[in-house]
Amino acid sequence: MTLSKNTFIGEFYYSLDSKGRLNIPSKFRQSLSKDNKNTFVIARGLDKCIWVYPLIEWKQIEKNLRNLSSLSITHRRFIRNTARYASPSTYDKQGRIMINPSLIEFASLDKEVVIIGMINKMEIWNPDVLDKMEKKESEVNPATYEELSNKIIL
Amino acid sequence: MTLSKNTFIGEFYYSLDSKGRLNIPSKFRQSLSKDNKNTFVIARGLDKCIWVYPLIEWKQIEKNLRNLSSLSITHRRFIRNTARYASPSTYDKQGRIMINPSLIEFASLDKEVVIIGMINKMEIWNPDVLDKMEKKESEVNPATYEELSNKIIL
DNA sequence: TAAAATTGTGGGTAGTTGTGGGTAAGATAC
DNA sequence: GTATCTTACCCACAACTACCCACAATTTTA
Repeated sequence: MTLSKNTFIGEFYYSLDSKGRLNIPSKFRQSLSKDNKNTFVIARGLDKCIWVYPLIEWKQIEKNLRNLSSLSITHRRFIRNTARYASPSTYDKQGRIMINPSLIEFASLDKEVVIIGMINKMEIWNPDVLDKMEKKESEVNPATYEELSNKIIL
Repeated sequence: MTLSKNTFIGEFYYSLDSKGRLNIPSKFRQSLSKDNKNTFVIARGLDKCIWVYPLIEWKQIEKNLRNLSSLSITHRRFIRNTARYASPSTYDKQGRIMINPSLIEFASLDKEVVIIGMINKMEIWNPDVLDKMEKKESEVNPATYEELSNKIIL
């Protein structure tokens, strides 16, 4: 059963092969709408992981970036940091995308990899890095969750 | 896979040859719409880098410059600085453009060069200069980034 | 339970891409 | 008009990438 289009949930353990290819979970591919043309945009996450957007989700980001004027140095830097490490990737007949070496290094990816559905995108992690991250997470200030509770109903 | 027309993302390390020629990444060329006639406009960036616009993107800038009144000294200076160092360049059968010596000097370009997709244009940097620039980046006012993150959902 | 289809993973191959250098056509200066 | 410099085109080649096929493991269907 597939939920809403272009929406990802769940966790999957997959492996990165020697050519830097990574399988996208079949469930995620099935959730894609046609206008994505079997393409994702891969980018640096704000954490030590890789973000993978469906093409049309990314286009929305692009549209917003286009409206920033390059006269502002802050805007220029923001565009540069966002666009620089992003690249489109169409999955092959086997359902795999290519992860380029610079992103593999950024996320410290090894052979074993965990893919996490993040609603509008997915995240690719080295499981060890994620574990460490989660241990730190217990230190999260409860006040931040309190603040969130005003924005979202669980 | 190519994204929207005349839109550039990603980072590429290329080399400037002894004749001052520089390859434009194949992905970028494929993204160009026909009406660009294989032509870019090369100009000084606001940072220590070179900006490369697709012809039709540049025409839009020209149109905007036309609407600035020369009564204002700031406008006159801005127009002068923008137009002065700009020149068109059509890429050859191998996909390379010529970078003129004055721009090479301006951006302190050496053999190794990094090309960055900046959505509506691309930037050409000396990697060392860019690194130094990035280290200064930590000085950016975080409040401005916060403000941006409210406008753009990543 | 058995057969069929789907899914994850590995590797070979043909075409594309980045880069260097030679050469002829055109522009410029003398 | 001739000599010099510049620029665009051509060819060559190594490296890389996209596509194809193969196969084992798992899931679905009959």
